[in-house]
Amino acid sequence: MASNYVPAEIEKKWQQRWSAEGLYEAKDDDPRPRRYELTMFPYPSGDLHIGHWYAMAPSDVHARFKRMQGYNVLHPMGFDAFGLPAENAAIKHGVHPYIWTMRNIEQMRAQLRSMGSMYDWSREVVSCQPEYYRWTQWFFLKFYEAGLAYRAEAPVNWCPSCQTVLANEQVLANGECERCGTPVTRKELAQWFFRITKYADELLSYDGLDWSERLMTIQRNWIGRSVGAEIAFRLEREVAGVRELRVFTTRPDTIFGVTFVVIAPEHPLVAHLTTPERKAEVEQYIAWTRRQSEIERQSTEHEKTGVFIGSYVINQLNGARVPIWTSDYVLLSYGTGVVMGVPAHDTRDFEFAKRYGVDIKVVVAPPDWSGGELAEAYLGHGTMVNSGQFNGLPSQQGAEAICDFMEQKGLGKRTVTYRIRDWLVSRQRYWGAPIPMVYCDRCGIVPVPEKDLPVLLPPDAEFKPTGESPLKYCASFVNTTCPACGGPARRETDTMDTFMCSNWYFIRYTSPGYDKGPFDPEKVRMWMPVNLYTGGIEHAVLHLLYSRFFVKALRDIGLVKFSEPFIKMFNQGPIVQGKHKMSKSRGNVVAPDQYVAEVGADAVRAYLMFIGPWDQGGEWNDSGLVGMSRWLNRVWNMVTEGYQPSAVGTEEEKALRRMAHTSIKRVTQDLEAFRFNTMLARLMELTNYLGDVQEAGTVSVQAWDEAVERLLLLLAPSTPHLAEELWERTGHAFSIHNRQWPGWDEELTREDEITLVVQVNGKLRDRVTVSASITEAEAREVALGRERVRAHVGNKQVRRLVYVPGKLVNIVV
RNA sequence: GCCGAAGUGGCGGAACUGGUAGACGCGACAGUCUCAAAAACUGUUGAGGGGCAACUCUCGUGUCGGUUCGAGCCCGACCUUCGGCACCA
Repeated sequence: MASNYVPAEIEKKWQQRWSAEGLYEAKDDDPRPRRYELTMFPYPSGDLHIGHWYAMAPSDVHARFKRMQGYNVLHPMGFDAFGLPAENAAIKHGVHPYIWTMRNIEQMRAQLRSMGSMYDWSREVVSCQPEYYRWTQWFFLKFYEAGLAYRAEAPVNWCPSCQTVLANEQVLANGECERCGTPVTRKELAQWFFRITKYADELLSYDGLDWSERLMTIQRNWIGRSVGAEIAFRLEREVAGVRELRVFTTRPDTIFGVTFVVIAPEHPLVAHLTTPERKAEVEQYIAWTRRQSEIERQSTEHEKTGVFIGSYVINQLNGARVPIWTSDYVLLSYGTGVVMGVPAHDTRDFEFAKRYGVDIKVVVAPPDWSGGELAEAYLGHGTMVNSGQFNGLPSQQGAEAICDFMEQKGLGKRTVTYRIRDWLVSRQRYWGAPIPMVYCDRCGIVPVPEKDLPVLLPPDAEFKPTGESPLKYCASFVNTTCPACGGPARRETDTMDTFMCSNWYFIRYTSPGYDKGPFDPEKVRMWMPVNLYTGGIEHAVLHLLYSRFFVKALRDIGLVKFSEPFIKMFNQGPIVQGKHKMSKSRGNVVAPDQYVAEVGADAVRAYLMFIGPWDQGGEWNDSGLVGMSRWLNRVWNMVTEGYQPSAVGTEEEKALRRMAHTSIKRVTQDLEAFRFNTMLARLMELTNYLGDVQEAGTVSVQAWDEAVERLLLLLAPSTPHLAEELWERTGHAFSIHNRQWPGWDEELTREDEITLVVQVNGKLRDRVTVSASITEAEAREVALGRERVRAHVGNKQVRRLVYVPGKLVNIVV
């Protein structure tokens, strides 16, 4: 007697059984080939929403599929547990961030289990726990030793709302804070940086990686490599011990067109180079640029302004005396902070020169140029003119010649500049890993000895944001002794950017309990690098770039042997609700719980995959969920109902086998390529087909059972509970998830008959069912003989006949 | 401004390397069951036209043009949407 499909019952039952049997625990000594499939760990905001499921369900399906294919799959989960929301919630509700975070983790763990994912919970990692952040701090010390961490006073991004500094990567293109949308301001602060720029070049190489072009482009743009030359302009007189101004240019071929030089207003040499009679005006200008917001200043519509500062430099290639100006269109942070002005061949310089009446000297002839004035800057290449000995050269060749010449004479050199800046890791907030450094009046900056790690967060700190770290006001934390001299000293009170925590969690999963180091080197050799990493593309220049840098740094320090953390990266699209990506802070989250209660986790998992291609994301809309539920019910009823053959036919059995084998093939290929939507469509088709066969009773019991078995195996990754339950009910032993993924026989997928399409002048006129082995001559004959074809051909002459084997005949008249 | 991705029924989306456009699902309509409704099941469903009918014709993948026996797919121009970078020298 068939019973009803009650997801709530079977899902709970199997989740408990899987957990009790440790079914999904990846054993280090398992002889099967190892495979590491990872999903970005979530921030424990409190509630798992549909967006989380969208990221996690398909990756779980893929991991399950690989597991059935015979891999020893490591598929872990953890929590990215440091960060601002915990602290903000703590301030709001008067609860300690640790309590708040751990409570959320408990809740989310239960919700994650309700999804029926194959996470290996024995390896869970929680980044805010001392046994974890101890090693985050340890890495900081290693970076410091290796010269990759340094403290510097620099103008930094400041979010007035979050009351902390931000990395460049955390400031949106419009100048707003990535977290809260508040316009970011500038602040001059002494902060800790990681030398990511040292790896700029290596980070541009993706050899051996299977990453999307889109993702690589985002990272390449961010790194922003420019090839050019650094050129020295001699100062007329030495100032502050400096004899020359160096500029960076990508167009050394235009050096003879320099009619002014521009220095960034914040440049330390401005004060020295300003002549007394220009002083008042220059200072007034600099004060004015300071008042400009970052957004105003960075805008391309921003008008070019500037002042002449009184001094001159000599262009050493032609001896020209060139005035020095200062203007806020030149950025101190890029290149050398000084730019050579070539108005004829640079849009910005042109605009500037027009406004201030500076000479415009053409040195690369535009096509059809008659020697007259330019209406706008000519940016292209051409023949060099007004360039002394280099006249007549094509400008690209001329650039090389000029570089050779400058290098010989010591006037400049070829060089490469990057847009990317060093990673600012200090944060003026409580809820993060304390930076393990001590300041001693006698010894200066002293690292905390490894044996004294972790530097624990004091539980009794007041975490109200004041613009400085709350730790600064916690006397018991700040006051310490100098590890070097034993005298009184103060601790660094800033904490680390949480992206430092997420730089290595994937390595920690390989040996989560290890306490002799951040990871067990042997286990890392076994599991790393990650074979498949999935997560949102919003981390392109954050987590994904930082982690690549981090791993390269570890390699150079000698801690790991690999250079890239993630071999294949797949970015799922965002799941949006009302135009915006679902997030708790935005308040537009949709909880899966109600849906799970109504139709079961299996239906929700499958529905999320069915919405569309995984990398496209989409608007959340539950209207189609019922269809998924209907389908699973049909599967349930069909399988539990039993099968009675009536008129068994060998043709029908053959057709059923063909359907099964083509389904296996397509489902397998779709899973390999993350095409979950079409995989499910195919499974539905197979179900529909089986339904018809069941009704007709045209195959033997064995053939039926075999087909059902295959359907269940194909369903196992997507709807693990339903597949497991039906597997048991059809008399199989626990567990379907330990069974081998079915293979297909290409021979059995072949059709005996095909539909031959007949076109006349490219228009579909008829379809004929013919033997798959039809010859061209036969196909022509069949096509020309069809009545409907003849009606369209009439008595026109057949000019040509195109035959595509197995597909169509096109008659051209 | 530069770079990249994408535009297909009422909706989400299929369509392998140029070869049957609209798979699969939602919704809608009709039917079965029911006192009725819900659920479930069955059928129809791109638009327009012709025919009593089996059927048949025309149009149709953002717009315009091109290549080809044949274009959703390739090429050119444009429109729209989304994303990245942007005074980066």
